[in-house]
Amino acid sequence: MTIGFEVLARDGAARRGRLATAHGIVDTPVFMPVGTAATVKAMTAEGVAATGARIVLGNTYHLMLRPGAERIATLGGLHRFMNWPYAILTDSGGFQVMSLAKLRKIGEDGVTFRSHLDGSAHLLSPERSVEIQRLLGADVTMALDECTPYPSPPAAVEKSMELTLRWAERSRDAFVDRSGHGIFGIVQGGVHPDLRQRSAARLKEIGFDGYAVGGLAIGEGQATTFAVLEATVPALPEPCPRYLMGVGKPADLVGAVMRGIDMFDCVLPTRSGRTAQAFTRHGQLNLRNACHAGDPAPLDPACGCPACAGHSRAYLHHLCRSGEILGAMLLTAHNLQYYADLMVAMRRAIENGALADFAAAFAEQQT
RNA sequence: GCGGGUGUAGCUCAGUUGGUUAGAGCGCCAGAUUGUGGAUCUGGAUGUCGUCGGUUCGAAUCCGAUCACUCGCC
Repeated sequence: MTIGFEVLARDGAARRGRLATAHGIVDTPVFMPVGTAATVKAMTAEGVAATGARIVLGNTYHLMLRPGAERIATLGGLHRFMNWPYAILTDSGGFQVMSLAKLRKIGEDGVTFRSHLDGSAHLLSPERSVEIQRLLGADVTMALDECTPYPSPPAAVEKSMELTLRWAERSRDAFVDRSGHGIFGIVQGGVHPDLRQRSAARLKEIGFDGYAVGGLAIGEGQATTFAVLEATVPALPEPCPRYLMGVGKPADLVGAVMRGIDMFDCVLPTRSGRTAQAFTRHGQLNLRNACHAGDPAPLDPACGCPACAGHSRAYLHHLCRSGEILGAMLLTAHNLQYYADLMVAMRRAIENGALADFAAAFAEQQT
């Protein structure tokens, strides 16, 4: 047994589950804060844990370039390096090669690219990506994939999806089974149900500990995202965790959980915290807006985060306007708490068979 | 008191020999942001061109007076 997953309850297509890793239990559906460069930006590890998070993301691409996977391994692995005692999932680096690297060339062997930091040349192959993630000590390793841009011609989507499948098999072969550690494959195929289903079927043959859906929420629109999920999720192995990569806004999470997704990650709550955006039960707020300048009320009196405990919207507005670091810290803490609380509420709703009611109430509140 | 300089958007300023609805940067008012560059991008609003008068078909622009600020000199 590498990594454990147990479905505790169901409500429609939604599942309430439990992921068992070498660094503890993760209740699902779960939102994983993004800690790309061995830090959830603007947060201490203790602060992240205080939101209830028991798993965060790390990133192969960033950490291989700086400070280097071997260095982190020498220092005792990523958990010790960033003082995070709970689970870590590492992204394979495929997405960042597409989004960050200056020059890149995709070949059968892997991706050659130039670092966005210093222009140095690197090769990221499926085998090297898996090795880096082992050096980091990831509880969940992601197979190297190519995130197909949207929109792309169907023939290009298919070609890209097939390459990702060949890389998936090589990633699986390179992965060393260890107790409490697992590797997830990534479904590609753009917005085409037939390609998504072929991708899922092949990944299932290869056999992974979990299955991710990649290449969504990159411009196709929420209705299409949901339609692709409805065509894809049923093709994934029932007993395994399902991870929708890079998603999303609160409403995206609710809709995806209803369609059977167990795990999420997204930069939105953390990045938004650094750009004065706050997520609340009543929708998104821009704390830079002048309407908050004299408002003595907290973001949400019912929230237990550090920002809502004793700080007014007027103060947060001032911090954001002034570019003060504390503004980013407080809003990030709030947003992560909001996301964590949203997932807690959905887990409870699934246990009670009341997810549809929850979703309806959620949609009502957001407006 | 005498001499010089400057007055144009909230701020710093640009406005060619007088010529359509007077511009820029910043700021301001909003929006975007989905497997992280605290980044970036996209819209929008704002003027008694110090004031009064004159010349002219037409003045931010030329002339006069006046006010304010500023520099220098007694």
